[in-house]
Amino acid sequence: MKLPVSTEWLLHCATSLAQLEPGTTASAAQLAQYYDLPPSSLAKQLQALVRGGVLSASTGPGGGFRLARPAPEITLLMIVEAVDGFSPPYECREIRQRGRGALPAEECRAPCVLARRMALAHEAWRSSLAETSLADIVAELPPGAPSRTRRRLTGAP
Amino acid sequence: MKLPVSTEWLLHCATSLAQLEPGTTASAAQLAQYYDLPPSSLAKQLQALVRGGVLSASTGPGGGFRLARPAPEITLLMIVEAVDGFSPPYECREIRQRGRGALPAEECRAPCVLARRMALAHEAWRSSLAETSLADIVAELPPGAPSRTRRRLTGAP
DNA sequence: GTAATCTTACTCGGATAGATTTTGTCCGAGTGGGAACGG
DNA sequence: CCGTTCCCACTCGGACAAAATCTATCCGAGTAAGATTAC
Repeated sequence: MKLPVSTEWLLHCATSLAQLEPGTTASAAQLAQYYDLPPSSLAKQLQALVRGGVLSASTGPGGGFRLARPAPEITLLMIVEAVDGFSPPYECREIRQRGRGALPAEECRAPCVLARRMALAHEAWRSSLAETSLADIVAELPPGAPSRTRRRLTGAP
Repeated sequence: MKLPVSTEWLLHCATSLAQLEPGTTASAAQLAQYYDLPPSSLAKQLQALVRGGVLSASTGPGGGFRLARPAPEITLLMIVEAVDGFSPPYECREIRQRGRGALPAEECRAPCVLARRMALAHEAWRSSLAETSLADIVAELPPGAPSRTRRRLTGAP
């Protein structure tokens, strides 16, 4: 069980975008330079966030990415799931119904107990991530950090 | 983030082993037949549980696998981590210290806030899995299931 | 009949190929801004 | 001076290779049980 490396990229990128003035954008190239990441690869991953409804993109000069919703409405869970997909890590393939030990259909009405426990753990994980929004993250930054982020992102001196 | 398919195999295998009479064993071949799994592959995965201290193995005729500890002391977390490894899914590579937006070392005394939140979520997941032991799982089975499991595992008619 | 020995079949364990998913790169379609031009 | 038109550079978006991980398979080392043989 391993999250893509790009998860870290996108969590930080989203945090940076949350510090922009409303209406402004940052391009994939700017973000890549800001974090010293492979630009092409980052651009590809940012699309996942657009598909997931976390970011919105605009093309053309002056275009780029911005948050698709207000920062308080974007949770870490939304970002992580947009990157990694929405399928739970444990998938029950009902091996209890196969092979020599196959259980009768009658005992398989209820879902597999093991699958249920794994699902519970996954829900605990999701709940924990859903508790924090991008606004919470930005609020924990030192004062003055957002303006510095904006300055360095846009490439101003 | 995806757990290996073998996770399901081994959770079920451990559950079956927990239903054996103390002192008896089941071989990899028997377990593979019981669940209709590729025998060679299952044998390889069972080794991970031995290395993780969940199972102990004995060779020779009549040998096989058994629980390395009493069932109440074996949690689902121990099994899952033995299969999947102990490294957390999110790994912070400190990209906040790289590129144009690199933060001064002074602001990096405290661990990255995002990494901290991800670690918290992982801990919630682990705690959830640590709450359930193999004994709990076996206790939820219908009465008579353990003896049936033993019968079918050993190949008795 | 008993004990020691030997053979034999069965077990796990690690090393070795194949398949699938993830990562990284590239080029094309579309767009908004800016310059040029005419009124 | 102002409005319109045109061009161009910049943006994202999806299609294409390389790497890493997981799955599946195989064969060898070791062991415990059982049969055999000598006493």
